Amino acid sequence: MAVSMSPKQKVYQEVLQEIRKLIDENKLKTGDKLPSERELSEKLGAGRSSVREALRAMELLGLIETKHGEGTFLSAYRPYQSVEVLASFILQETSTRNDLLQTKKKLEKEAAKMAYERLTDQNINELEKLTTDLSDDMKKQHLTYFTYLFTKTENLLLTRIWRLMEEYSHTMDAHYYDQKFYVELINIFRTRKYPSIESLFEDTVIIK
Amino acid sequence: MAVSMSPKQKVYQEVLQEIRKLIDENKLKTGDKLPSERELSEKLGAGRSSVREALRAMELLGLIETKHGEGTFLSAYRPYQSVEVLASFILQETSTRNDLLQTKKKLEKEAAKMAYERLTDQNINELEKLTTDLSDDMKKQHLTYFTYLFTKTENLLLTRIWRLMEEYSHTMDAHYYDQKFYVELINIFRTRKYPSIESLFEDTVIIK
DNA sequence: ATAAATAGGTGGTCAGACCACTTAACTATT
DNA sequence: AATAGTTAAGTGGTCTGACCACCTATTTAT
Repeated sequence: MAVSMSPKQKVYQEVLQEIRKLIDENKLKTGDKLPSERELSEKLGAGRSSVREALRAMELLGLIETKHGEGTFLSAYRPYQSVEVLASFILQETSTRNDLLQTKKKLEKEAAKMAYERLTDQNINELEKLTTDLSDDMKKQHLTYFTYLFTKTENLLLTRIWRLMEEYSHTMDAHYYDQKFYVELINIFRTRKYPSIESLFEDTVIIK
Repeated sequence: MAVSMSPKQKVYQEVLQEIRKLIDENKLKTGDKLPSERELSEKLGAGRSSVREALRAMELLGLIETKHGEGTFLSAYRPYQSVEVLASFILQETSTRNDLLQTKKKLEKEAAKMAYERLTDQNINELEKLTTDLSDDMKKQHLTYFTYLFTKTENLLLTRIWRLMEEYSHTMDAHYYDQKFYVELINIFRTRKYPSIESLFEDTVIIK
């Protein structure tokens, strides 16, 4: 056995490094096109399937974007995809009911506080309409209501994580608040009583 | 053209979902063995190369561990690989950065509030020791400090999600607070001034 | 009983073949 | 000449089959 064995990296990991080098040397920027899979395969002396394993991993990490028939492009780094995938596995692995519902509730609380600062009177009226629409069931109403608030947070990552939890919660049997809650929150928005948001959430129990 | 086209997901993404289902249904835990690539390929009706694309991506994300000649195993989530890869690729984008740091901060705030109710005097002393240990750099100190607090939340899901963001934030250049912050938070714990937690966090700026 | 050889299962990798999609060049029609 | 339609080439998407390398357990030979 050789004295110093390099840990024998897998081909797709080497490809990953080579692609990074390539980007560096050619000073490629967001939106630029990478060489085609076949070209990379030939230049790097690796099979196309190995190149694809590297590219798919990069894609999942949000580093590249692939367009069928066009090519592979460097993308602005947005960890949303990977965070989502990871979160989905973490959720499935750990989610005790309580953890999920408790965490989701906290995200909703923070979203309400963030939205608070950006809501106009007009916005509040729109939101109110959503609560009075009785054609939807509670589940859908909750979703609509908070989707609106999360939009106002202007934090896409926060929104996506919440949305993921919201979807997971649908597989359980509890995921919304008492009808009065939604009305009261609007009331707080109107009367500008910021500190009440915290207590409203903390005092509210999730409906089973 | 059909009226409503589903976005036609790629096979490897479907495989990803199916594997998650499989883990869920069979209640697989860390260390358990996944079906072999060939078996998955057959069961899911996908080519082995597509299955591998999914598995390689999962591997890079640290969700599974592969042992040549043995099989594929669920691993305790260790994002080493993905963080390393990302770090070497990432061009920082402000909007994304802000989303992440803002969200992470809110999770830390909620953790502090949850921990508050469970911290004993003994715990607070332990926590204080962590802040006075000057052998670590700020990054590590922040990690240690909040890891402790998140443990106290007894919400594994919340902890995992935070940890994920913490890891991701390391690929950026800002992730901790002013030294005074950590001391002040301990002070709040000692003097039992719960409401101050909210304001402490809201008034604190992330160090760049 | 021990050691060696073997067989089967598993991941690692490659080559080649199609398919689906996009774009641009070319051609036929007006 | 302008337009519409066709074609060809390039690209990603996917599958199949073939080996190789590695591990384990069984079998076999000593």
